[in-house]
Amino acid sequence: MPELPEVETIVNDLRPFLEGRRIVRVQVWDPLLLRFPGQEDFSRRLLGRVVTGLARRGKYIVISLSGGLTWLVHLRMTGRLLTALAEGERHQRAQLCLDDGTSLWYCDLRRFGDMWAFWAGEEEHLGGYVNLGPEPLSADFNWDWLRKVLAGRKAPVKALLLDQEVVAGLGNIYVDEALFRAGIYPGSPGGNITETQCRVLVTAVKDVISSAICGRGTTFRDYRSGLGTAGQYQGQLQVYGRAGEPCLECGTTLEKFRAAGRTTVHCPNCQK
DNA sequence: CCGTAGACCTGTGTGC
DNA sequence: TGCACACAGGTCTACG
Repeated sequence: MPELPEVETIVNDLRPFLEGRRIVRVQVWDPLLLRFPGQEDFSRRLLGRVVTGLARRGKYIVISLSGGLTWLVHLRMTGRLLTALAEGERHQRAQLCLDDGTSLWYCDLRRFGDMWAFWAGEEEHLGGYVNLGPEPLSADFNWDWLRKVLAGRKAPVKALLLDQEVVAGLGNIYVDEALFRAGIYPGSPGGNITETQCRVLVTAVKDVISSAICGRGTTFRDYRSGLGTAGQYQGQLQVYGRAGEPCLECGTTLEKFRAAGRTTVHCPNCQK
């Protein structure tokens, strides 16, 4: 579910709620949730610690705790981290009680979400987190980097943009949106993307991600912010979810096909 | 190494 | 109403 703008919104929502709070009780009802360490050790590690900071890296939520412990959360498709349970909220998988009497809840319909609690030196347990590529809004994500990582590749440019080692935080929605803005056909082999197109694409990615952060993310179905509210950016999507509707630029009917195993929407006239 | 299909889960929407 | 099937903001792994 959540891509970079959604995770950014959640982190910003949770920061004032969590920073400075001590964790006084840890309950995990779904063992699938914990990647490292196991249930008992996870609770033992978090218990009694104070939250010293919240950050985002790619689609990961990074929570710093006293004593140098890092609590890492990935929401995958339908995970939610909430300051309060809404009426009718289901699929509660974990609850953390805080020293001011409030609780942080983790809910997840499809149960794909993952958590880790690790100290420095335990990076081998962290999966893709350690190999993340540059942040799309950083100076490290630029046309020269993109040209380098696309060079010689035959996979569709869309598949490569979804690769978190190429750029961290893009998902199905914002890749389609960025390729539309850049006028690039999502199925083009990565190696066919010219230098000029790399420049335009980098700008398009930065623009769409910035705008979506301003809009507090996109709610198509499941996404909720840390406060349980829906995003606003779905009203500004140009292609995602609009197959069969007219292109907002030229009026041509938008088409969908399968790329990188994902439904992909594009304008056959605007994107070559 | 590269690229793609399938697996992991649970639910919703659609068509017969 | 029931049932089968496709599909869903994401990664992993297995295989050719």
